[in-house]
Amino acid sequence: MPTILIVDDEDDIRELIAVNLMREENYKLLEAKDGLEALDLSKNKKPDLIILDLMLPEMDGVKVYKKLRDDVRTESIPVIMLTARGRLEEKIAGLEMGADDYMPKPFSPKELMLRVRNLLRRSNPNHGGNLIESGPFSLDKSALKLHLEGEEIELTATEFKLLLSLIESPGITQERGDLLRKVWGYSDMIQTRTLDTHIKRLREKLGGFGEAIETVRGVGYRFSEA
Amino acid sequence: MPTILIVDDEDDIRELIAVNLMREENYKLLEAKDGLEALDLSKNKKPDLIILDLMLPEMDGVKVYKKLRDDVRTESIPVIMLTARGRLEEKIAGLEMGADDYMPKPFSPKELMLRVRNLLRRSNPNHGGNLIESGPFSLDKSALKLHLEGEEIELTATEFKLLLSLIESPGITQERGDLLRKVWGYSDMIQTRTLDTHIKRLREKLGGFGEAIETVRGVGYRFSEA
DNA sequence: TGAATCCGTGACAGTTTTGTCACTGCTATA
DNA sequence: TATAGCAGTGACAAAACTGTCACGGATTCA
Repeated sequence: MPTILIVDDEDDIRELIAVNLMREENYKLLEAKDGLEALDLSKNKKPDLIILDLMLPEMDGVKVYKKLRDDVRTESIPVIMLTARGRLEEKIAGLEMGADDYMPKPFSPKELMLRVRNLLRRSNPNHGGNLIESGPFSLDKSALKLHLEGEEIELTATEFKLLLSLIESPGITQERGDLLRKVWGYSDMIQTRTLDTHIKRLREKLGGFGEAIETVRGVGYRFSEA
Repeated sequence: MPTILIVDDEDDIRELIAVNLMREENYKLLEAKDGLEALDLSKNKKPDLIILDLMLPEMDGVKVYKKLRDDVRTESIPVIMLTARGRLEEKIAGLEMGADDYMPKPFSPKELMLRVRNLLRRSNPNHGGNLIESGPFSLDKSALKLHLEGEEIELTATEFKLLLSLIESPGITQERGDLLRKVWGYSDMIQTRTLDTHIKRLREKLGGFGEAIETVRGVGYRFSEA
C-alpha cells in the first residue's frame, strides 16, 4: 500500500486528487499545503510518490523539488509535477531537473491515475520481490492473493503454495510426488487424492484460466503461461 | 526442495551418501552409476547439485565434469568432487577446472552435508526470492513457514502476513491502521482487538523471540531485529 | 472393444483458524 | 496516587479449510 504525498496550497485540487486516487486503488494519502510542510512530511513519513504543485506560496515548487533531491532520505522518491498549462519554462525546468513526470493543469484525473500507477510500478518493481508474474497471472506473496486480469482472487494457504509451485516453473511438468513434497511435505504417499482435489479447487477459482494448469497423465501437472 | 545427483559406481558409497542426505534435509536424490548415465540425467532432470566421483569406469570423472561444463544446460550446476585421498594431481586438476568443491575419500558424512548445504545456498541465494531474513528470522514465502534458529515454525496465513508486514520494515513503527490495512484489508475499523490477539499468538509461537515485536503504545507495533 | 488405470468431482466430517468480547493489567499523565 | 486510556489475555462460537472417500468419466493400451 504505497503512500502518496500531495503538495498543493489549493484545498479543492488536493481534494480532487485525493478522491480520484482513493477511488481506484488502495493508496494511503498525505497532504501538505506548503513547501515546509512537504519537506517535513517527506522526511518523517517517507512517501512512495510525491505530487507537487509548482505554484506554492512562500517557497516555490522548484525550490522544494531541489531540496528533496538534496537529501538522501528523499532523493529517490519519484515526483509528479503539476504546472499551469503553457508555462513552458517551468515544464522545461522540471524535466531538466530530472523530474519523473509532469502534468499540466487542468489535468484529467484519469491520466493522473495512470501516471501514478506507472511511476509506482517503475520505482518499486516487483513489489519488493513479493510479486511473481506469468502471463495474466500475478501472485502476491505478501498478501497471499492472486491478481488475474484486474480481478483479485483470494487463495487459501494450500492453494497459494500449490499455485506458486506450479507458476515458478512454467512449462515444466512437475510430478505428483514433487508437488506433494513441496506443498505438503509428504515424502511418499503418492496414492492420495488430495492433490487432485486441490487442483480442482484452484482451477475453479481461476475460472477460464484454469486451463493454464495442464494435466500430464501418469506424471503430474504443468503450468503453461497463456 | 533441491535435487542432488550422485554419480558413483560403488553401490555402498551411493547408499552412504543417500542415507546421510535424506536424514537431515529434504532433498530429492538421483543416482547414476557411470558417466553416460550422469550426463543423461543432468540434462533431462537438471539437478541443483552434483556429487561426482572422479574414479568411474568407462568415462572418468574429469571427462564427465568437462562435458557438464561444455553444455549450456548443465554448465552452471555446482559440483562436489569425490577423490581418493592423496591423489593430489586429481585434486589440483579439479580445482583448476573450476570445481566448486572437492572431498577426499573416505569422507565424513557430516562434512559432506555441510558442503552440500553451503553450495546450495550459494548457488541459489535467497531461495529464488522466496526467503526474507532478518537476524535469526527466516521467512519462507513459498512454504509460508518461519525458520528460527534451525527450528521450523508453522504459521497460519494471517500470522504469516502479519509477521511479513512487520519484518519487511524492521525498526519502523507501523501504525495499527497500517497493519489492519495490509493484513486484513480493513480501511478503517481501528477499534478492533483482532490485531492485538494475533500479535499475541505470533509472540507465543516465536517463544523467546517474541520480544522482537515491540509495542509502541498509542501507535502500533515495531519489529526490531535482534 | 474391453480391461485397467488414472483423473475429475461432489459430499462430508474433523480440524484449524478466526474475530470478538469481557475482563485484567499496565502505563502515562496530572 | 488516582484516573483514564490502551494493551494483554483466555475463552468461545462461527466460519473456513482440509483431507478422504466413493463414484463416474476419460484415456491408454492390448
